[in-house]
Amino acid sequence: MNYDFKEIEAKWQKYWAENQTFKAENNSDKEKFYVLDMFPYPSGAGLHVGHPLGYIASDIYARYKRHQGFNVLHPMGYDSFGLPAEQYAIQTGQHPAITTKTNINRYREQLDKIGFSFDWSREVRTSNPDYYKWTQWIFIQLFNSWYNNNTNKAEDISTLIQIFEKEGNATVNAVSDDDISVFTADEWNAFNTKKQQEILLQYRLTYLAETEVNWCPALGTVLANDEIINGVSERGGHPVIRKKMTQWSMRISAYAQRLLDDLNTIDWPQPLKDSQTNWIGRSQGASVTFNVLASEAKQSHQIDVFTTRPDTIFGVSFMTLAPEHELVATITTPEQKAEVDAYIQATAKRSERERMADVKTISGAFTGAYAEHPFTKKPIPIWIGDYVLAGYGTGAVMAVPCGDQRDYDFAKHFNIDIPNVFEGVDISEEAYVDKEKTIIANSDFLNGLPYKKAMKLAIYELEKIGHGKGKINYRLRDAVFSRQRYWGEPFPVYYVDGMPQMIDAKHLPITLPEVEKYLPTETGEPPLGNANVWAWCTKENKVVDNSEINNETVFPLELNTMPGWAGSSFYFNRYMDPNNTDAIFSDDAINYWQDVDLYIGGSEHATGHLLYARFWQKFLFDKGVVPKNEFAKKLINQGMITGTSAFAYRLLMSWCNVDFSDHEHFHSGEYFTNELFISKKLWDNIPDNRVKENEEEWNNYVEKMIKPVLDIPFNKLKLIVLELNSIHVDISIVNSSNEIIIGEWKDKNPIYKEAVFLDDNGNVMKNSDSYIVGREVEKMSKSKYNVVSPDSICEEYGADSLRLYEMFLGPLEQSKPWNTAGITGTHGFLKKLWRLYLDDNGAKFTDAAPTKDNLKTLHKTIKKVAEDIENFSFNTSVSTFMICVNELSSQKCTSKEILEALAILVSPYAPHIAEELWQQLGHSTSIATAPFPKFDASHLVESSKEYPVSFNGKMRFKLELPLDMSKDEIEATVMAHEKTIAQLQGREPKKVIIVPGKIINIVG
RNA sequence: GCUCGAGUGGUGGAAUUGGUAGACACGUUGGACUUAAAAUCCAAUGGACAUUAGUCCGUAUGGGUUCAAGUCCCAUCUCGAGUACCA
Repeated sequence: MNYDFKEIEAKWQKYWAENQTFKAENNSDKEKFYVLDMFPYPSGAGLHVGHPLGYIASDIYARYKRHQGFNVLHPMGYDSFGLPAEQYAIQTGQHPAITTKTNINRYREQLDKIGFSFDWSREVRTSNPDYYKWTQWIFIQLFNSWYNNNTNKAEDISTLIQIFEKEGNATVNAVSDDDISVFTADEWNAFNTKKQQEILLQYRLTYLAETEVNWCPALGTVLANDEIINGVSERGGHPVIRKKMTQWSMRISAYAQRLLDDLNTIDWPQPLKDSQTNWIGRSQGASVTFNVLASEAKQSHQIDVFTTRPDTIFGVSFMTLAPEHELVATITTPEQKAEVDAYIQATAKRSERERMADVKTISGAFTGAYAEHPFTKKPIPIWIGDYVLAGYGTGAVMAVPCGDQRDYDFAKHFNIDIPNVFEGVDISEEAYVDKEKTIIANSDFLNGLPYKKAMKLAIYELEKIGHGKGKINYRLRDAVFSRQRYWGEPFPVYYVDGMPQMIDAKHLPITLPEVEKYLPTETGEPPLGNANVWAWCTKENKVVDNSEINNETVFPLELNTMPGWAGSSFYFNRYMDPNNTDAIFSDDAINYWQDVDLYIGGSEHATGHLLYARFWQKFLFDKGVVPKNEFAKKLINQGMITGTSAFAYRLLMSWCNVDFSDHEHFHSGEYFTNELFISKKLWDNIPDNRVKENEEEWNNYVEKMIKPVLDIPFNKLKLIVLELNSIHVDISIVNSSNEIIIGEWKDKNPIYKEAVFLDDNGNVMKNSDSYIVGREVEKMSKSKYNVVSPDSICEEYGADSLRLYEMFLGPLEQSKPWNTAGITGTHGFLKKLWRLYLDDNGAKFTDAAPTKDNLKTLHKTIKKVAEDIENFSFNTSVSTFMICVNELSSQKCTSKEILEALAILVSPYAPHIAEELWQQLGHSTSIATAPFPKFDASHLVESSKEYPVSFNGKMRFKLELPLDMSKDEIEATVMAHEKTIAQLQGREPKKVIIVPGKIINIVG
C-alpha cells in the first residue's frame, strides 16, 4: 500500500464533516478549553501560506487538548464587513454581500483542504444580521450607560438621572466631556427633555461629538493619517481638508486605568503589552490654570495646561499653544495678527504627520498676549508653535526651557529667557531633563526640595490658590465610532429634533438597506443617504420609506455605519452560543466557557482590535453580561511569513524635442518615452538615485550606455523625466536560477511589450534571452506578486505535508521567509512514517513486544513532543518526529504498541495520515480523542554516558563511562587514559573538573 | 530618537539550568538500484591546513566574568517591528 495522500485526506475530511468529530458541547463534564484564532477578513485574493501558520499552530494545540481529555472549543468565522468589498462594489456595482459570500466560500474551501478541526456549526459572520443584531445591542447598552468613578464601573444611565433629580451634577464623579456646566436638582427638573438629553449625552459611554477629521470631498469620506500623502489622498491624489463632523465616539478613556492595570493579569507577549501601555500613555502631573492678562485682551480668559513637572513651575518663561487652539484668535494682539495668521496658514499646510516627523525645524509666532504666573504674578508671553499638538492634553503647554529640551530649543531660537530652577546644574548647552537627581532652586517655597516633594507641595499650593490640581493624563483618546461607509453595521439610531434615540432592542436587527450606489450622496452624506427606505416608524416599529418622514411618528435614521472593529470586539463570546436568537449567548454557555484559553494572531492588532475588544469585555463585565474582566488568558503572536519578491530594474525616460523651460512651445513638442530594463549589475552601478541631481554623471551614463542602443535622435532631444524603479516580477515565472525569459514576461505584461532590456555589458537582449531578476524579502502580498497559495502545495504534497512544513519553518513567533524548497523534506518524512506501518504487502505491524530501544525512542519522543506543544515550539517537535521515525526504521520496529502511540503523537500535526494509520491498526473510531500516550521516565534510564573530555575547555575526545561511577573513579580512569597522557605531554594538570553525567574538563 | 525583537554553515533552523556548537531538514557532491528517469537507499558536507593521525579558526564586532560562554556582563554595529515633538 502506498501513501496516497489525496485519497486519505479527502476521506478523512469527509469523515470529520459527516461525524461532526470536532463539535464542541456546551454541556459537558469534561474540563473546557477554548482555542481561538483571529478570524480573517475574507479578501478576494484568497488564503496565502501566511494565513494558515497561526491556524495550524492553534489546531495542533486544540487537537492535543482533545487527546488530553478536554472539551475543546475551536471555532472559526469571518470578519466580513470591510472596505475592500465596498471598493469592489463601487467599481463594479456588485453588491458587497455577494462578493463577500463568494470570498467566504473560497476561504472555506481552502481551510477545509488543510484539515482544521474547527467546529463549523459555530461559524459567525459579522455581516450577518443574526450576528450584528448583537453588535447593535451592545451599542445600545453603551448608550444607556455612564462611568461612575466612585464605583469604578459602568452603570445604567438611570442611576445618573436619579442623582441629577435629587442633587444635580455637582457631586457626580463621572467620566464625561470636559465642558460640563454645573446644575442643581431644581434646574435639572426644570430642563426640557431635549436639554436633558443633551446633558446625558455628555456622560454616555457612546456619545455624539464634534470631531476634527481628514475629510476628502472628492472621495466623500474621512481618511486615516496614513491614507494621506503630502496633503492629498493616497488614492487618486485628491485634496484633503480638516473638517469638523458630528460622529459617534466611544468613551474608552473611562477604562484607561483598568486597561493598563489588568495587563498584569493576562499572559500576553510583553512587546504587545508594552505597545498597549504606550498607547494608553498614562502620565501623572498637574493641571494648572493661567489667567490671560486682561489688559492685553478685551476680556479675561484662562488657559489650562497639563504638566508632568509642576515642581518646575517657577521656571516657566513662556507658554505655547497649538496653532489650532481656540483662544489663539481671541488673544492675539492686532500688531501680531499678521504674523500669527501667516504662521497658522503655514502649519495648516503641513500634515499632522509631517509636523511630527520634523523635529529639527523650530517654528512659532508670538501672539502679543501675556498670561499671569499663578505665583509670581509676572507676565508670561504666549506663543504658538506647531510642536504643541491640539489633540493632546489641552493643546497648550507651560514652557519650562531649563527642564525640557523642546522648550529649551524653542526659547534659544526665539531668544526667550531661560531661568534656571535647578541647584548647581549647568544649563548653558542643553536642558536638564533628569528628575531624580536634583534639588529645586530659585523657586520661592519650593527651594531646596527634591523632585517628589516639590511636586507634591507645588500641587498643594496650586490647589490652595485655586489655580490647579493634581491630575493623571492619558494619551488614549476616545475612539471615533462612525464611518461614512456602506458595508458596515447600521446604527440602531433615529433622530428626533436632532437628538439621537435608540431603537428598542426587541426590534433588532436593523438591517442594512439597499442602495443603488455605494458612494456618498451628492450632498456629501454617507452612502446610506442613498437609501430610499431608511426611516423609523415609531408606531409600527419598523423601517419605512423615507417619504413617510413627518418627524412626529416617522423619523430619519442614522446614516453612518459602524467601524470594522465593532463586530470583532465580542465575537469570541458569541462563538460560545452563536445561534442563540434570544440573547447574545445563554448564561449556561458563558458560564461554562468563560473566556478564551489560547488566542493566536498577529501583533499588528495590538492597539486596535486587542484594545477595543478588552474595552468591550470590561464594559460587558461591568454590566454583568460576562463573568470575566479579560477575554483571553493567553495570547501568542504568530510571526508573518515573508515572500521573496523578484524585481526587474527599470529606467523610465521621457524625452522631448523642445526645451522644458520653453513654456511657449512645450505643449507643441514631440515626446518619446523609453522603458529600459537594465541588468542588476548595471543598476547597482548607476551613480545612485542621485542621477537627477548629478547631471554630469548621468550624462556620462547616457553617453556610454543608452545612446548606442536606442534609436533616438539625441541631438534634438532633451531628457525631461527620468525615473528609476524596481518593478515586481511575478515569481511564478522566475526559475530557480533567478531568471526570467524576457519574452515570457512581456507576454504576461503587454504594457512592457516595447521595453528594451540591457545585459551587463549594455547590449540589447533578445526576447528569448534570460534576464536575471533581483530578489528581496518582503511581506507576502498580492500586489507584490510574491504570494504562494497553499492550494498548489496541498495538491502536490497534501495537507499533512503543508502543516508539518509550515511548523518546521521555524519558531511560531518569528517572521520567516517562505521557500518551498524544503517541502520535500516533510513530505519524505510522511512517506517514511507510512512505510513503518505498511508496505506493498499490507500491514507490517505485529503483536511483538517492544524492544528496549523501541521504548526508549518512543518515550523520548513523548516527552519532547508534549513539552514542545506546551511551549508552542512546534518546529522542534517536527524534527523529533523525524528522529523517532529514523530510529524506529533502523530498529525495524513492528510493535503495534509502539506504532499506536506514535500515531497519536503525530495526529495533532498530521491528522489525516494519523487517522488512516489508526484505522489500519484496527480502530473503528476517530483518533481525535484517543488518550495522549503517557510518558514513562523509566525507559530513558541510562547506565553509561559518553563523556566529552575537554582540555582547557576544548573537547578532545570522548570516553564511555558508567553513570554510577564516582568522581574519584572517573578522574582516575581519565587520567590513566592514553589520550589524556598524549594531550598533557607530561604537564601536570592544575585542576580536573568533573560534573557527573555532563562533562570532564582538565585544566593545565 | 525611544521601545521591543533578532544576528549561528550555501539555506531554514537546533542547542530547555553556562557543560560535546551546527540536531533535524533542504541544497550540493559521490555511490547503489534502473535500459533510462522518477522514487528509494548508502556515504560525505562549517572554514583552512593536513588528507592517516591531527592542528588551527569559527555563533554580528570588540572587551570582560568563568575550569567552561551561542547562552551571563559591558560597549559597538547591522537588520526587522512598533511608535512618534505626549508637555
